Amino acid sequence: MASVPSQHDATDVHEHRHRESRDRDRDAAIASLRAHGERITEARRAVIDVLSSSHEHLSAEQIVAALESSRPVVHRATVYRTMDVLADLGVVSHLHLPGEASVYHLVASPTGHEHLHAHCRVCAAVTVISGDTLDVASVRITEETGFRLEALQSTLMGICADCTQRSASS
Amino acid sequence: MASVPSQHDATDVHEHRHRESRDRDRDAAIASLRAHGERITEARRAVIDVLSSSHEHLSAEQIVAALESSRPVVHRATVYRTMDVLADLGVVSHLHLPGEASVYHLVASPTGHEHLHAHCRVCAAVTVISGDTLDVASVRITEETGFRLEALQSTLMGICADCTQRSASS
DNA sequence: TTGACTGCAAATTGTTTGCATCATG
DNA sequence: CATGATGCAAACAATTTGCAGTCAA
Repeated sequence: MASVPSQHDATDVHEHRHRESRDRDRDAAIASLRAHGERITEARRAVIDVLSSSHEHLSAEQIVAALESSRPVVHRATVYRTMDVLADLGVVSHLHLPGEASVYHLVASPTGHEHLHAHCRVCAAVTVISGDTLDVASVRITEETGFRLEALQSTLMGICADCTQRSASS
Repeated sequence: MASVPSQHDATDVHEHRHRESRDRDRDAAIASLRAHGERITEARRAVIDVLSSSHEHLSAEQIVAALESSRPVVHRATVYRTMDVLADLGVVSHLHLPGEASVYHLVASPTGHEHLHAHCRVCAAVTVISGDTLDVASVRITEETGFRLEALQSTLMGICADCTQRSASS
């Protein structure tokens, strides 16, 4: 069961967000579903609750696990289907990590802090990066090729700070 | 059998490279293996031949297929293991495409043309991008987080020129 | 010679799908 | 009440692994 380590091996303590922002994100997600004529079901509400309660990037498996304890149990397949819908609406971003399971998280609300992701190929940790880091590159890419970059959905590859240091000092 | 469409749905015609550059890349790859104390085997030679004969991004399956016709047949597992070794040496880049199988290609020789990859989430085509596009962002990322970006191994996500136009005109 | 590499088949893992049932709108 | 969502189990696809035999160094 692969964990999804965060940049500094954060404990769960940091993962719980303030009720205000959590509720705002949750409501926004549900509003988005409704706006697109999608049904609001128990399962979807539950999944969104899990996502909005965490700053971290969760795999389908982790979401299922989180739902197992409290809720009436949501099935794996339903989680995948729900993530698909939410991803299409642009409510969540869907990161595909090499070797690992995909991870998802709510795209921060407009007023929130969007961020990009970098994946360490040594320890698999995800480093969070400023949301505007690729803005310049994005413009250039569009000019040169017409490709419309979606930086929030992209995962940069490389070696994280910890692993760089570790290999340098050995 | 998933094809790996290229930016402009290129025919195979463009895929065959001039013997000179092909041989140079092939030799460089083998030299790199040797330099790291790895063994030069029939199978590895064959895999490298396939890679160096193509400009395109090949999946393990496609490599196996290419080897089936001519060579003494290289097994899937061997291809995967070989790609792993080559990736570790930095000889090939390993692109992980959401939904699709991973694709590999030789990293262009220092004198050659390195390039980055952008993956269209609509049609799955890979758009090739100038190798230095992320240079500025790379520096900034390292300064801010210590993460060492490997742009050649990264896949940018978004919507390609064709699909952008297509959706705009409908 | 000998340990690394290979082929094979079987196991894993992540994700999807067909279908009967249920609940939202 | 009609349609779309869910649960379940089974299918799938990509990749990995254990092991015995083979070959490069």
